[in-house]
Amino acid sequence: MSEATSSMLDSDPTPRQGEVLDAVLGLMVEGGSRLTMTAVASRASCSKETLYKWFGDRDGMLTATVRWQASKVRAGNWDRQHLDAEALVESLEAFAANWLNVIGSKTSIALNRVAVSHAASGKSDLGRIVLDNGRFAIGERLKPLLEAAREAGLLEFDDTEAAFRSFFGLVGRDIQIRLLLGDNLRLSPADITRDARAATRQFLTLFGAARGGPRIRTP
Amino acid sequence: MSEATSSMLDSDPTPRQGEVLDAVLGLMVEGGSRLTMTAVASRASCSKETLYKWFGDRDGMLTATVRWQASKVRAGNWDRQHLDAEALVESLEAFAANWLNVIGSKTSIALNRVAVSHAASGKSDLGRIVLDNGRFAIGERLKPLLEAAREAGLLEFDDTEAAFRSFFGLVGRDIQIRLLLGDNLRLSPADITRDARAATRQFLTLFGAARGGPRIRTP
DNA sequence: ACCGAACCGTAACGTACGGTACGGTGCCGC
DNA sequence: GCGGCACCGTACCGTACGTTACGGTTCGGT
Repeated sequence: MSEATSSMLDSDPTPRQGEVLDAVLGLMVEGGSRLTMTAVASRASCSKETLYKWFGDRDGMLTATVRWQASKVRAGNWDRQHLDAEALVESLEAFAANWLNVIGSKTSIALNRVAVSHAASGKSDLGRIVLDNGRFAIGERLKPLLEAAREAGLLEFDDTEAAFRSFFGLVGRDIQIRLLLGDNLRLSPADITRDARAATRQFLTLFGAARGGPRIRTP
Repeated sequence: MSEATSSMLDSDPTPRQGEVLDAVLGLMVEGGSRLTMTAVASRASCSKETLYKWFGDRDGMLTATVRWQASKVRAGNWDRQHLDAEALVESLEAFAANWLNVIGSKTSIALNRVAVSHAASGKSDLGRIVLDNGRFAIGERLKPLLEAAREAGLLEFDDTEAAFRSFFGLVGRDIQIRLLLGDNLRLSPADITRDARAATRQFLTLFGAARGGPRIRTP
């Protein structure tokens, strides 16, 4: 039993393996109860033996699937040059809209549900990965923008993390938990655009620098 | 199938049934994989036959458990008389702190995880109940306060629901999803008090009436 | 004292599913 | 051609768990 086979414990999946993982994602999206090894093998037209050879066990397959999906959604960063007020608004709205699109997608909902279930069963492996590639990844990408905006005198805050978390809350609100719990919440592109704008405006009201910015009330 | 037995499909549970449901809650809180009918019967010192007689099947038992927990956390309302700026701040902070205490509790985390898993498996029964008794219940209790404050000239907004969702986002931010995904997030009482104050201050900055209204509290 | 209802404890059943074994097939290097 | 390899399809195994069945005990009503 040579362990040095292509068990892809950390290497990137081959195209064929990607097909299999896409099958897993497909099964996740359509009703979670059918996520069995037999169903995956059938959907992907591969044998269960191959699944176990590649991924070790069921948890390994789920982990690989989460990583696989994460590797596909690396969103673009913000434009680093010429950060004026208008560019800041634009970037924040883009971040917000992107995030709303992500958490509203069927794939994200299914993946988060699987990860939450997994976290309930002791080892929080999937939950960690999902957090790292969702909540924390967007945080690390957004914080440089916030700090650059502070440097440019457009924003005012002490704690970057706290500022980001407020933005996160203003954008997401109750959407993610409602979707995870099965609430029939429809997010049209128009809704997303409007909500992203509203959240950005509110964020700037809270953290925009005083000079010429949004209304600030200080006695 | 005689439905007229004491199957408690809608009536309140007897004390003994409450004990059983508390056992279910206990098992939910400590590691989700042990939530089997045998484990429940053992923990509650009752027979499985009784479980099926009372609750029908496993889903019925889970549903009864969610309702049982919900019936225990009906929080108090706000003081309806003398709504001035100070009372508004106090009520908002109380709502925020209460909500943070709820979503940070082991019971809520376990219950939400079970409900999310359940929502993934097609029928969203538990998810609906959890939403109705969590997110929507607090909304219905908070909205009258918001509208009374608007009547009193303390707040300004057009859409009560939108205002509430912003408050909800400012309070909860990323906390609930991180906890559900197994992130080791510690919420001390001091944290909760501070966060509730900060969220309230931010909310008043966004929705406070302009004319010398609610105060921005500085640390 | 007796009956029946409710309940406990436990054994038993059926099935679903994770994991394994094995025969068959196409493909590559030699 | 041919041996080896990777893989497919499928049958198979063991176990966990939901569900049912049954004997034994307690208890309230008559």
